[in-house]
Amino acid sequence: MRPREFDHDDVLRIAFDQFWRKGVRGTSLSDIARDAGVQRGSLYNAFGSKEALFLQAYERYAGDYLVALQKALGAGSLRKRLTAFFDLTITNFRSGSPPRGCPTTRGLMELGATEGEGLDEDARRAFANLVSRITALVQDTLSAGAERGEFSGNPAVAALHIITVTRGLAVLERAFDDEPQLRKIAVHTIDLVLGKGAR
Amino acid sequence: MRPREFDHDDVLRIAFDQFWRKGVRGTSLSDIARDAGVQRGSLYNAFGSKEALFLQAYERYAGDYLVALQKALGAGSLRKRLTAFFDLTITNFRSGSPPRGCPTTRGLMELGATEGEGLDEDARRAFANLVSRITALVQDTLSAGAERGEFSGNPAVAALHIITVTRGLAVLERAFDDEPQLRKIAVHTIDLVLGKGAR
DNA sequence: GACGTATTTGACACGATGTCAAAAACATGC
DNA sequence: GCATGTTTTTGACATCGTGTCAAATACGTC
Repeated sequence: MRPREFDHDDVLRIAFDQFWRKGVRGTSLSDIARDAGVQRGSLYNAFGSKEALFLQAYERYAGDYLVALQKALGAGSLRKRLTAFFDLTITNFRSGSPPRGCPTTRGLMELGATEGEGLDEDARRAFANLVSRITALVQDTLSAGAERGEFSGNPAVAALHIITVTRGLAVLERAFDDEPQLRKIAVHTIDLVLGKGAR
Repeated sequence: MRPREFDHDDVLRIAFDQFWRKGVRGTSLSDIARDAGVQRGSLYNAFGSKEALFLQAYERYAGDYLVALQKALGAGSLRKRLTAFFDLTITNFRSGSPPRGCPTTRGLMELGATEGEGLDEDARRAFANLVSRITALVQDTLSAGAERGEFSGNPAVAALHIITVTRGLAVLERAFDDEPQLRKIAVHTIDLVLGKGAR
C-alpha cells in the first residue's frame, strides 16, 4: 500500500493551532491543507471530516493540558497549588497570538450548537470530559488539603465553584483582554475558598 | 418610495431565535429568510450583512435582558437580590429548547475569532458592553448592601467575582446540562460572598 | 517484476455569503 | 389623475466552503 506523505501529528498540531486562532467554523480545511502542505482530499481521507479532525486535534491538546495541570496541582501548600492552578489556567488561554482564548470554552460554546446530534455531540462530550477531569483533580487537591487542615469545607462543592470561576475567566478574558483583572479575580476566589473572607 | 413588506422587529426576533439555537455561523440567512417569509436579498438590503443583522438582533435582546436584571436586583435583602439575580441568569440560558445557552457567552466565544477586526470586533464590543453593565448593576447592589450592613467587602472585586461565576455557569450549563448543579453553585457563591463561609 | 492496496489528485455537487442590475410598488408634485 | 422619483424586491451571478467520488499513483509484497 502507498505510504502517507504527511505526518499525522504535524497535521493535528497545525490544525489545532488554526482552530484555536480562528474558531472551528472559521477555519477551512483549505487553510489547514495549505498550512500543512497537504491536499485537501488527503485530509478527508485521513480524518473523515472537518469536525473529526478537530476532535482528534483537541484530544491531543486535552491530554497534554491535563498532564500540565496535574503537575501544577501537585506540590506545595494548598494555597500554592491553587495559585499554580489558576496561573496555568490563565496562562493557557493567554499564550500565543490573539484572539486565542480557552480552547475548551471556545469549543463548548461554539460547537454542540446543532439541534440534533452527530459529531457536534461527540465534541461536546470531549469538552465536558476535560472539564470533569479537571474538576476531579481540583477536588482531590482540596480533599488532601482538608486532611492536612488547610481547608474546611465541602471539597466537591468548592471544586465546582473553582472550575466555574475558571470557565468564567475564560469568558471574561475575551470580553476585556485585561490579564491583571483576571489574576485579581483568581486571588480573590482562592481567598474566599480558603476562608480568608472569614476575617 | 416603496414601503417595506416585512416588520423590522419581527425579523430581528426570528433572527435572534435562530442565531441563539444554531449559533451565528451555524445559521444561514436563507434559514432566517425562509422563517420570516422574506427574500434573502431583502435582508441584505435592510441590514447590510449577516453579522450586522446579528448585532441588531443581539442589541434588542441585550436591552430587554438588562431591564429584567435591573428588576431582579431591585428588591428585598441583599441575599434575596443576589438570589433573584442568579435565578434570572440561569433561567435565561435554560429557557426554550436546547441547546440554547447564554447568548452573550455563546457570542463572545464564537465571534471575535478572526485575527483582524471588522464586524466581529463590533460584536465583541457589544458583548463586553453587556457584561460591563451587568457588573455595574451587581456592584451597585453590593454597595447599597454594604451601606445597610449586609455586606462587608470590596464591592468592585465581589461584583467581578459574581459576574465571573455567572459566565462560568453559562459554560458549565453546556457541558453538563444539570440545572440543580448550577443552582447549587449559585447558592454556594452567594454564601461565600456574603460571608457565610465565615463560620 | 507483477499485483494489490491505500493514498493522492482533480472534478463535481451543493449550499452559503455577498453583489448587482433590472423590475416593482408606493409617495409626491404637477 | 398621471408622471416622476426613490426605495424595496427579485433573480442572476461570482466566490468560497464542505464533502464525495473515480481515476491515477506509489509503495509493500509475493
